[in-house]
Amino acid sequence: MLSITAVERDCGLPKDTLRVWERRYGFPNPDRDANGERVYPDDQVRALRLLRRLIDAGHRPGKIVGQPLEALARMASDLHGDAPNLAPEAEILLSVLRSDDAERLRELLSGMLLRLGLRAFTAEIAPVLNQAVGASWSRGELEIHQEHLFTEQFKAVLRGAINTARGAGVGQERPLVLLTTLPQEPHGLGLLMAEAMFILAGCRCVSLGVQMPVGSIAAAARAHHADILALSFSSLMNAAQAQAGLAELRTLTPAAVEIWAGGACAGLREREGVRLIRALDAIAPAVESWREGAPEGSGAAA
Amino acid sequence: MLSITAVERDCGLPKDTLRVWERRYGFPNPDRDANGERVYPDDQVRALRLLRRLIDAGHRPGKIVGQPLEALARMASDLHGDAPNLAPEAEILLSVLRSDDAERLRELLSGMLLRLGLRAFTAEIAPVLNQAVGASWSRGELEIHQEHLFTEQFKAVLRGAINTARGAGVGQERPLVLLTTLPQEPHGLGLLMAEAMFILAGCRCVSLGVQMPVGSIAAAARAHHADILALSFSSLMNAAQAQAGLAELRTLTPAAVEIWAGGACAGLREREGVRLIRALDAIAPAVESWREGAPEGSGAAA
DNA sequence: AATCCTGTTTGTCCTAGACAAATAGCGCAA
DNA sequence: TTGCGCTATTTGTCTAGGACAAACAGGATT
Repeated sequence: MLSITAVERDCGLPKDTLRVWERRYGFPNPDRDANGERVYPDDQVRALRLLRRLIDAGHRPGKIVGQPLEALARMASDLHGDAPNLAPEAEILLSVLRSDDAERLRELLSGMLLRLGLRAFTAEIAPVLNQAVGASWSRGELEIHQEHLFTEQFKAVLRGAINTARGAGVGQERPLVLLTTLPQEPHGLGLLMAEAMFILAGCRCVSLGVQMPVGSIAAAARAHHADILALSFSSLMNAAQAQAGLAELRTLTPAAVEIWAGGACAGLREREGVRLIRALDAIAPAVESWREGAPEGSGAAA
Repeated sequence: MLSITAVERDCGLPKDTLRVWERRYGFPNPDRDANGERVYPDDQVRALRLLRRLIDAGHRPGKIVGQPLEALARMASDLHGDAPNLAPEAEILLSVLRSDDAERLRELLSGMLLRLGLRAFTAEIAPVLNQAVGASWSRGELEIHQEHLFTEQFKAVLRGAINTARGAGVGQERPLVLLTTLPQEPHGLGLLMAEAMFILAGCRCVSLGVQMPVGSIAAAARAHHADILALSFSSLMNAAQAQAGLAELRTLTPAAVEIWAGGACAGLREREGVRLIRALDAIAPAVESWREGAPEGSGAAA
């Protein structure tokens, strides 16, 4: 039983939207507390979470809001391709996660990194693992704390690898890449993966962490004489907000600074002045082509 | 010029609050676009940001909303104690930050770490640096992106040191410590510093990252057979919320699991079943005393 | 098959009123 | 003086329904 504020947090649907759906579609249909305020039962919250995912994936609210929970669940499982022929690595990972063994998780991840090398680990295995964990979580097979544990350990391992690479002198050349996310995006994992790929491509990277106000991103781009502004968008991010943020950022940033956007966010589209990088493996060639096209001696050259 | 949604994002003030302040205090006083919608000028946004900080620090809206920007700036600088007899390290740090030189910042921080060692760096210098950056930022001497850069680099350096220590086999013994923050606390720096201190005390640490729902924290404590639950509270966190969250956590967690709370949050108080760790240097002795008092062979012993 | 046009859908904004929880201020007792 | 209990005020968040622009779907036309 959750309040409207709690539902907004947990499902990512604004209060206004929750109210207008109730008015228009008759769903959700929350109870009221002694005070006349909305109180959402658990099963409606579950349905709302599914609705959020389905809409982000392209379904239209009018068609699906109000459908019974089972129908929604069926559509959601169709989304991920319901034949989860998981990579063997993902199978192992999930079983370790479910056993709550932090030690083995750490060994598993750093073992994969060592065996595969940073590029293959980041570009090939990491997305698979992430998606498997996300899918498993949304199916209710993982606890919240297990998902958090994965994220933390993964970040630690990747951060370690990046530090090592930098210590070895990798990542000194142009372009100078500034990495961050928009204020709506608290997820820092994609950012770290992108940083790894840019470092491997020899780029100087400056990460500003997550959730930077748009104005500050532009200010940072000027201050650092950045060549490229790399923005990361997770699958949980609303595509419309992402587009709006990118558009605003583009108007505030000098034209000489390229804006590259990437991540698992469905519905992210190419746009005037914003380059869309669809996969991590596309980073290296994109950097190459930047180097070919870039005028010498301008920008970040100190 | 920002929309009400953008101001909500950037200042952390809900739309409802922005509208009701306008109605009650006559501030903010946004322009309207062709469509009748609120458009907030830059200086009002700046004032709103200061207001947010001042209110979090205990000022009451009725007294300060509507005051001119200069008065607000003065109050904000009074907040942190305006006699900033900064440590020389902090002076250097601030000047590097203001020069937007990521490379030198990285060298500065890892140089300090190498020279001082992990314990002195974490417990003695880090809090000073943090406070200096926070104070300088609230005085408007630092840009948002400079503060973000500091946080990121600091995290990277500390994470690297923790990885190294773990690689050297430090931190294998009990107590098993689970580290996290409450949902209202997005700041992960204090958590990382605490992890460093626990590792130095030889504890096995499992970090779950920030913003864990209270119920999931309790579930994690059971799943991992944790001995100690360590919660971190930054100075930006509301003390009342912190107390409420700790109380709820205490009721949900087995009595055998100790709850330790720490951080820069003013107004955090000792409480039945919750141990308050006031400084990072208090962690090591606290762990010692736990070891003396703990019954052998129970809990996390696998 | 691509492009234009039109009607519908949809999210977000608006106003203004209400109320509970948090806080301040006061009076009184130890 | 300090501590405690009471009342008045302050403050954030909820409520309602109306409005409108941007996004979208689907048919008609090139």
